[in-house]
Amino acid sequence: MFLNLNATPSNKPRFLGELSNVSPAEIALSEFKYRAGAEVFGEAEPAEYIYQVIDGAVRSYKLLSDGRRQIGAFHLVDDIFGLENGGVHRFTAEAIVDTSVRLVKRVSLAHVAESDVSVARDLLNMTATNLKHAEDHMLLLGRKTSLERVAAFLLEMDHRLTATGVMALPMCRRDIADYLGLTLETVSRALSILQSQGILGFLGQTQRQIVLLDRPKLAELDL
Amino acid sequence: MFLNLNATPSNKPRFLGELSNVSPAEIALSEFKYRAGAEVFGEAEPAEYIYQVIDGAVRSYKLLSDGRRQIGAFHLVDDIFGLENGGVHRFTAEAIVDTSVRLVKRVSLAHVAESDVSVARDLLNMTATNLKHAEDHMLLLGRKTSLERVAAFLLEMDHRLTATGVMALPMCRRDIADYLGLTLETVSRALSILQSQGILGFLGQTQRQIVLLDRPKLAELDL
DNA sequence: CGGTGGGTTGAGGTATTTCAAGGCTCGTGG
DNA sequence: CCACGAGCCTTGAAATACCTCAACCCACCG
Repeated sequence: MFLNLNATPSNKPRFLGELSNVSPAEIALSEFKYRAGAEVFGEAEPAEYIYQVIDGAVRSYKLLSDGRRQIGAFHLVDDIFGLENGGVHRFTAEAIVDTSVRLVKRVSLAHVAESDVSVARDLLNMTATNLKHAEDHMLLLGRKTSLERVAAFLLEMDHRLTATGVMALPMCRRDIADYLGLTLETVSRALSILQSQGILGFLGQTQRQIVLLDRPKLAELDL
Repeated sequence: MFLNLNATPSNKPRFLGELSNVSPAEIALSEFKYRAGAEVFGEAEPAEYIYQVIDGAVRSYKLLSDGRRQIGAFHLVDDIFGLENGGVHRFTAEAIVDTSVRLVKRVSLAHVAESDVSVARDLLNMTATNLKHAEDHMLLLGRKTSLERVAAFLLEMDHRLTATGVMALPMCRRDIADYLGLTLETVSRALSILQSQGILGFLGQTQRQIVLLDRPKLAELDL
């Protein structure tokens, strides 16, 4: 139960929870807070820890030399990130908003996997989950229109943000754009179109709170 | 040595070779041939086997309902494909040219992984390799220009096709386009530009044999 | 030989980007 | 308390990278 502080009933995999049969002596555990915009780790840095979001949200991205950015994933509450099979991070990770994370020392974890089959299986499952997400995202980035991308994004967030009714997105338009391979203006226009068609609405003036009014119609847009 | 029929000296991982401590009784093995264009397995089909290319080439892709296609990967000689963590294929796989593959029963493999740590580690490594490729490809699809994409493709193929001097690409322009998230015309134009700049040349008239004349300049285009 | 399957190239169209302006919110400091 | 600037978002207009459509070439093959 040591690792399972935040366990909530959910159909999502609770990976760190599943590692609870590992003794505290073997896996050093601690908690850490990052201010909005702070870097958790950088691309190509040695991977010392793996992370789990306790509160807040994180973006993982790659940069091209001229500053173009591709966000590979958003990590929301309970998500695990920073898991690397090699010893080096392949993304930069930044807190999107003020965020607290739980840390697990990577070396000890890899060591445990050698002897504990269930830990090894968990690592494989996590990696496979990430792979599936990346595969689906390749299809989105390679072949979907801007409207389809935004619709897919909203459905993904609707599914992952467990909130009832309204989605409180932690990320700004630029983040969404860099996740979807678009510009922030194109994202904004797509959202306006969806709003004008009565498929979604905004709450408050900040435009970060979105309410899905017609999920079926949104799903039609996600081919 | 049973599995290691085609072992060649190479720095590439030889995964099926690494499984050679598995007894023949546990992993049923066979060989199979596919004609050009033939489907090896379909998306959403139950995954009964994993595959290794002995000769030829394979493409793995997803389709949207209206026929848009995204190729997630090309599988060349010695590559393993069709590995799934869940029990279902997430891509359709087709032979690009006449191709022969080696098959391994998946269920038995998963079973072996439970007891054999080295097999479990191999599975994790393979999945992690696929994940890294997908992550890099997301950056390409989301943020690179057509010329950068084609340059990256040529460098990838140059690296993977061990041939000396000339690359004999097995896939047509449409396949390249669907891999890079472009149209075949755009791929063709990019290749023409690279040729006109003396960066590459064609051999024969079929335009499938490409010789890289200026690898450094090509690498400059791949940011 | 005629047809078919690649491949290239041109001309025109369009989805998305780029550039620019303006509005709203919020925090900070006078 | 209000003014101000910074950040975020939207919207319009113009530019452009890529797509679409079409013509043509070439190799291959029955």
